[in-house]
Amino acid sequence: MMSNSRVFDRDAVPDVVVQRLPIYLRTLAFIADERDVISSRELGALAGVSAAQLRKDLSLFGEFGRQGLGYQVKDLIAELERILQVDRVWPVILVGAGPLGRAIVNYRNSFETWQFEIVAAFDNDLAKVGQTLGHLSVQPMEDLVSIVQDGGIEMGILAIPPGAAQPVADTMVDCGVRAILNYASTRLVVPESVRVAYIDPIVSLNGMTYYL
Amino acid sequence: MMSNSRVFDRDAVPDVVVQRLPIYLRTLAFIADERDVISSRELGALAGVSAAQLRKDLSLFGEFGRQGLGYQVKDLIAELERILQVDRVWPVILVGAGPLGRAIVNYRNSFETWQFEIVAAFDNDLAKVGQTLGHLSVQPMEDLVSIVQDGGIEMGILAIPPGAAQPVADTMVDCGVRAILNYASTRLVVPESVRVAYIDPIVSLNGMTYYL
DNA sequence: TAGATTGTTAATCGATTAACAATC
DNA sequence: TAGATTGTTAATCGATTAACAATC
Repeated sequence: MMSNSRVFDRDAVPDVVVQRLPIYLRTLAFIADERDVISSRELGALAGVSAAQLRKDLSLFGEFGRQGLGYQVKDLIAELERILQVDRVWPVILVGAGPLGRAIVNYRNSFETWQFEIVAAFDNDLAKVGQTLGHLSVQPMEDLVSIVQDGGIEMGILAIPPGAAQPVADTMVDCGVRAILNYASTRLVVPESVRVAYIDPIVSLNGMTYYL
Repeated sequence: MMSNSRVFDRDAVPDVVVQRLPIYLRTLAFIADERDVISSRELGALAGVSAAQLRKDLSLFGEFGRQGLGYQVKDLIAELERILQVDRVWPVILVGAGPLGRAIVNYRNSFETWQFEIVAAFDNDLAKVGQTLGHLSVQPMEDLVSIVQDGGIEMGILAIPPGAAQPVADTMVDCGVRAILNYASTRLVVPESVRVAYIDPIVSLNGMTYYL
């Protein structure tokens, strides 16, 4: 039987499930060279969830496996890419051309493999404007609005000091950005329609020292 | 009345609560210069949780507020630091001296402000060994075991390519590391007693494209 | 066929919220 | 005192797990 994807209501899917799908996708990609087929038990173990949870999560979107056999790795990857909408390329802007911004742009191959393309980098430090950041030339903040609007860009990455994050986020939201990956240590206040993901190594480390 | 901290069973606290405490701490630190006192409603709004949830979370550890008034910001910071065990300095090793490792070490001031001190950096690329990485000199992987053991180091950061992450993690766990912050895109298989936190920008971005 | 594994249901488990007495 | 806000309880809500019929 073919994989049978179901019409589903995007808003009806719990966020906790949506946040697990990228982990499944990452795990599948990592083993795609070695395995054609994988069971929910095996994939769950690699991804850190129970077999039941993996099957339940997937069942919200359709029927992608075969009884007695498991899941075709390549097919499941394609289904997850479609569900997560990474079957197209997303242009992304980067704000902040410090060492972190440099590391992010350097991660370029990885981003592009995963359908994200950093199309412009900005910094408010005029000394950095014009400098090379990987394949990009750092642009002044004033150019941000027109580039985002003209390019219809919906995603942005913030790699700037905490004090500057909120006003820059406001500007981005005003000109159409709807998803922000925030490396700054501040929580952002944004409209409900805008998604924010936080990357903060101190928060991650603090969450582990509790258990030591 | 003074803040009244309760004896609590570390293992009885849900992990989801533990992972929110660092966010409260970050938020409090951000406003500590401006505010002496804050209510659960205000702090919750800044941290992205409901007032009820904030109070419930804190109530697992003691009574830190005053009816009618709210929480003393400085006192609550001190309590959270104690609960999270960041009232001492944690030595941390870093594996991977590429651009990402460089950005992490450059983040040094931030780490040290938050009680984490990167004490050694390693790389398996002999061309990088001996090079300067911020205040550190890159060391060969062979030195890792003795440095971790002699220093009694319990925390490590992985900033290496995915293929190399698992064996390096195994080595670290073998010589006593009990908390790993993993920037590589692979899920690590470790004993139950070892904590792993993942930082993966692609996973974070994928979790947002779903909603666009 | 026999063995294996899915998709799904129902039961369990756990987390969040609403409400309010206590009290600053 | 009157107003405000905590800490906590009980109710609600939601997520996870166990189990199994379906079926490859």
